[in-house]
Amino acid sequence: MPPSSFDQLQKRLSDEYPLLSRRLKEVCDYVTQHPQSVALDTAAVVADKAGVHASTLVRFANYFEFSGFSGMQKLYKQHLLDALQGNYNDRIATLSKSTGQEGDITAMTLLAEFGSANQESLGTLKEQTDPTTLTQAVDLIERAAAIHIGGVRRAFPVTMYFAYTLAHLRRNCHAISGLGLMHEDQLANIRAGELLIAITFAPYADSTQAMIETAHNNGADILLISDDANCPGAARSTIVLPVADAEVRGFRSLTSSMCLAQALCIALGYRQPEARPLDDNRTQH
Amino acid sequence: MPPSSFDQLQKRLSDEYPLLSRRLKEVCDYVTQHPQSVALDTAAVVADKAGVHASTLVRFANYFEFSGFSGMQKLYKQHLLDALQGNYNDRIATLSKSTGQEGDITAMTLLAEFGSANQESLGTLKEQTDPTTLTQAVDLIERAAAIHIGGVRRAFPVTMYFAYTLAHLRRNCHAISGLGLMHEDQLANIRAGELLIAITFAPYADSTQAMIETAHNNGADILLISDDANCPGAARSTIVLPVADAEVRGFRSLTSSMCLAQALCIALGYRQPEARPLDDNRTQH
DNA sequence: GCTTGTTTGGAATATATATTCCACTGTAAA
DNA sequence: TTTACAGTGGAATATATATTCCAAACAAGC
Repeated sequence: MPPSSFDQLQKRLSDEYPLLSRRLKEVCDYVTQHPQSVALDTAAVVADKAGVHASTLVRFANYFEFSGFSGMQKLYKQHLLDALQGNYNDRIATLSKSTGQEGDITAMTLLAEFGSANQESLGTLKEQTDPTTLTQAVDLIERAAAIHIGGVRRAFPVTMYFAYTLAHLRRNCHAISGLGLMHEDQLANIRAGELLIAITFAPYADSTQAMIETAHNNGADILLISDDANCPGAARSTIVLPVADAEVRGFRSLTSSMCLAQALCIALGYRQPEARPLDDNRTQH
Repeated sequence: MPPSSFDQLQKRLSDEYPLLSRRLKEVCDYVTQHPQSVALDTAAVVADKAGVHASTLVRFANYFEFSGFSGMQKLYKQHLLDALQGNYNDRIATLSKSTGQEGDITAMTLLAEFGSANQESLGTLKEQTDPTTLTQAVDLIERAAAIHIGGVRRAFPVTMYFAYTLAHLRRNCHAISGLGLMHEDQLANIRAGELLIAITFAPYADSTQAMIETAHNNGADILLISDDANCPGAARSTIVLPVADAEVRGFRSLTSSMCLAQALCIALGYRQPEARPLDDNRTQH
C-alpha cells in the first residue's frame, strides 16, 4: 500500500533514505527540497532538474509502492492545494482527535500559534519602525571604531547573532558574554568613537543598565534595542530602536528582534561592498 | 502575442469579459476564482469543474492567443511557484519600484524584505512540519535525564535560546558553548537516557557532526534540527526536524529555527504544569 | 418560419507524457 | 580475473491528455 498522505510519505522518505541507491538518494534529496517542483513540473522536467533519468524517477515512485510517478505526484499536488488554502489547520484538528483529547494543547497547535503571532509581530515591525532612525542606527554602526554588544539572558541569542554577523562583515566587535562574570571588565575600556549595542527587555536587567551607564560615562555611543522606547537607559542612548515581540501564552518571542538585527547588519553589509559577505555567509556552519 | 505574465492575463480577463460568449464567461469566472485549480488540474478536470466541455477550455485559451490550454496553464503554474516558494527577488523588485527607490538599497527596504521573507518562511514552517514528528520530539525532550545542546556559529543563537528556556523549565541542560575549545570534553560524558539537541545548517560544521557521532556512540538520543532532512548525521539521529529558513540577498535568517525551538520548549512547559514558567519567564531580562 | 452565422459538445486525432523493457556499466564476491 | 547482480540510461511502447474537426443546436435577422 502506497502512502496515502503527504505526511506519511515524508516520514518514509526520511526513514528509508539510507536504504536507497545513489541515484534514488539524489531523487530523494531533490523531492524533499523541491516539493513544489514535483507538484507542478512534468516527470521529464523533474528528472532533469534532479539530475537523473526519467525512468529513475519512476523507479523511485515504485519503491514507495506508487503505480508510477503520476501516482506520487497526486500527493504533492494535493499537499500544495492544502497548504495554499490554509488547510493545515485540519491537520491540527485531526491530531487532537487522534490523541483523544480535543481541547488539548499539542505541540503542533503551539507551533501554529507561535508562527502566526510571530508573523504578525513582523508585520508591526515593518510598519512601526521609523526609516530615519533605522538609517541613523546603521550610520552609527558604520562609524564605530569598535562595537560592543551587550544583551543578557533572554536577549543573549540576539547578542550572539550580532557578534556572528558583524564579525563576518569584518567589523571589530566584542560580545559581552559574561564569561567568568567579567562582563563589567569586558566593557570597562570602551571609549569615545566606539559603540555599545545594548539589547534589553522588561524588566531590564541591572547588568545591562550598568553597561549603558559605563558606555555613557566613557563618551561612547549607544544603540539601544528594547521593547519600550522609554525604558530606563533610553535617555542615555544615542539611538533607541523599539521592537514589539509577540507574546503567546505568557511566552515572549525573539523573532522581531532577530529580524531587526538582521536588517541592520545586512544594511551595513551593503554599505561596505568590499566586505559583502555573500559567499562568506553561504559557507557558514 | 499571448500575455507573457500572469498580471497581464488577469488584466485582459477583466477587460474583455463582456466580449465573451456565455460558456466562455463561465470559464472566465472559474479560472479567476480558482487559479490554483488551473495550475494543478488537467484540462479535462478543469473543464468538468467549470461545468464546460474540454474543447471550450481550449477555445478560451485560444481567444487569448495561447496555442492551447497547456500554454495558458504554464502561466498559472509559474505564478503559483512565485507566490509559494518565495521568489523573493521578483517581489523585491516590485517592492523597490513601488517605493520609488529602485537602485537604492536602504535599511528600511531591507527590513521590509526580511520581514516579508521571514513571514513567509514561518508560513511554510507551519505547513511543512509534521505534527507526529513534532510530538515525538517533545516526548524525547521530556524523557531525557539531561539535555545537551550543540549548535555552533550561525546556529549558536538557537543553542543559547534553548539553554535559556530549558533552564527556566527546570530541566537539566548544558549548552555546548565551545568555551576554551572544550566542546568535545563538554559532551564526552553524555550517556544513554540523555539527549543531544543538535542544530546544524549547510555546510554542516564538522564539530556538530562530531557531537552527533559521540552522542550516538554513547547510546544517547539525538534530536536534529537542520535545513535538510537528509543531511549528514540524520541517519544517526533519533528524530530529525527539518526547517526551511528564508534567504534574501544571500543572507539566511534564523526566524523559523527560533520559532520551532520556542514551540518545542513551550509544549514541554505545558506537559509539566508544576514547572509552568509563565511568571518565571515574565521576570526575564 | 427560414436562413445565416455563431456557439457548443462529442468523437477522432495528434501530441505529449509516463512507463516498460533491455542492454550496458559498475561493483562486490568468489 | 571471472562471475553475478544490482543499478542505470536510452529506446520503444503504452497511456493519458490535449487539440482539432465536424455535426448539431441555438440565436438573430430577414
